Amino acid sequence: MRVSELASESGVAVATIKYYLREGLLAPGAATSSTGASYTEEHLRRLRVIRALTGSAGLSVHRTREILAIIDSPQPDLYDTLGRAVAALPPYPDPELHTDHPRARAVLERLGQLYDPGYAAVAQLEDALRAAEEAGVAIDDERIDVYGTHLRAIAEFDVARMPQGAPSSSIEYAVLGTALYEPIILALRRLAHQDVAARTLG
Amino acid sequence: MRVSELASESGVAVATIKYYLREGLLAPGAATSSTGASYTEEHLRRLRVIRALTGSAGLSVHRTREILAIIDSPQPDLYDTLGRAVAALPPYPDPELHTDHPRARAVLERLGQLYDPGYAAVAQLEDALRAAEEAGVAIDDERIDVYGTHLRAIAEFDVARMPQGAPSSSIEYAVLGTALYEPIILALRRLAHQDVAARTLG
DNA sequence: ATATCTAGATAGTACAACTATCCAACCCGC
DNA sequence: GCGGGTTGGATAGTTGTACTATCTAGATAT
Repeated sequence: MRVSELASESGVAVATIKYYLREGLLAPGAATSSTGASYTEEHLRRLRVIRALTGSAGLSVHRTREILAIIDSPQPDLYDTLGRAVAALPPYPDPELHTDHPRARAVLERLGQLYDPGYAAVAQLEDALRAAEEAGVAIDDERIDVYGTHLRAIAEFDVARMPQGAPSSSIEYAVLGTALYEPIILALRRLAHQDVAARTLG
Repeated sequence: MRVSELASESGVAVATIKYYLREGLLAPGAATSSTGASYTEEHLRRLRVIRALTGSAGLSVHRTREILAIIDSPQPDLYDTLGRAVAALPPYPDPELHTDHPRARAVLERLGQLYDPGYAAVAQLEDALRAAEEAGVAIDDERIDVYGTHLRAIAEFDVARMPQGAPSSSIEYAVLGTALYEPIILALRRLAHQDVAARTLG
C-alpha cells in the first residue's frame, strides 16, 4: 500500500501521515526505492489507533507517542506497566508536590480500597474532588458510596474480561479499553440522566 | 476586594483575570473610580467555577463562556436548557451530518432507553463506539448491559439529588455536576481497576 | 517523455491561553 | 502635596500544539 492509499483508506491527509512518521507515532513503511515505501494493514491499524487516541480520547500527540511506546515494548512487570500506561492518559494533575491526598485518601478508605499515593489516578481523584469542592458542588459520603459501588462493579467486569494472552496485548487492551471506553461511559451516564429525567419529570 | 486580592485569594494571576474580564467570563467589579474597581465574594466564587471548568473539566475558554452564559440567563424550559448546557460540554462530535447513529441507536434500544437523535450525547456515544470499533476494541452486548445498568443506577441517584429550587440553580448544579463529577467517576473506575487487579492477580 | 507520485526536509499557518508592557489616573501614608 | 505602588484599559508578545504547504530530486506509470 502506498502513502496515498493509506491516506484514503484511513481518511488522514498524507501530510499528516508524514507528520506522524516524523513524530515517531507510525513506523516507516518498507522502502521500495529511494523515493518509495510500502505500507501494510498493520500501518493502517496503527493509524486508526492513533486517530482514536488523539481524537476520541483527546490525547496529545506527545502523550499518544508515550502510550504507543509502552504498548510496543513489553515489560516483564505487567502490573507496573499498566500503571505507567494509564498514568499517561489524561487528565494530568499538576505535579506540584502532592505528598498527601487527603480527600482521595478519605474516599478510598471509605470504599475499603487500597490507598497508594504513587498511583496517578489518586492525584487525579484528589484534583477532581478539590475542583468540585471549590466550585461549590462537593460530593458527600452517600454519593461516594453510590458511585464507588457501581464503578467497582464495572471494574470487576473489566478485569474479568482482560485477555490472558501476551503481556503486550494485555497492555494494549487495557490502555485502549481505559482510554476509549471512558467516553462511552460518560455518554451513557449523560443519556441515562436524560432518560431518567424525562421519565420522572415529563 | 481589589484585583490583587482576588488574584492572591484565587491563585490566578492578575493578567489572567484581566483576560477573563476581556473574554466576558467574569463580570467587571464595581468601579470606584476611573482606575479602580472592587470585587466581591461572588467574583471569587465565579473565578473558582471558571478554573474548575477550564482546568479539571478541560473546557476551552470559549466553551466555558457558553456554559456560564446558559447558567446566567435562566430560560423557561428547564429540560431544553439542560440539554443545551450539557451539549456545550466536551467531547464535541464533528458536526458532519450524522443523520443516523446506528451504533448508539442499537445500544439505547437494547437498554430500553429513548433514542433522540437531536441530543448531543447520542452523537458522542456514536463517535465513542465507532472509535472503539475502529481501534479493534469494540464493545459487545454483555458489556453494554453491565455498563448501562450501573450507569443508570448512578444517573437515578443524580436526578433524585437534583435541587428543586430556582431553574438557574438547578442548571448550575446540573452543569457543574456533569462536568466536575465526570473526572471523579473516571478516576474511581481507574482506582477500582487497580484495586480489583491487585486482589485478583496479586 | 511527460505527468504523477514519493521521501525527506524545512518552513509556515492557525488557534488557544495566557503573559507582559505601557499609559495615565488614582490612592495612601507621610 | 508628593512619591511609590496599584488600577483599568489597550495592545502586543509568547508558548505550545497540531497540523499544512512547499520544495527538491528521484521514481514510476502510461
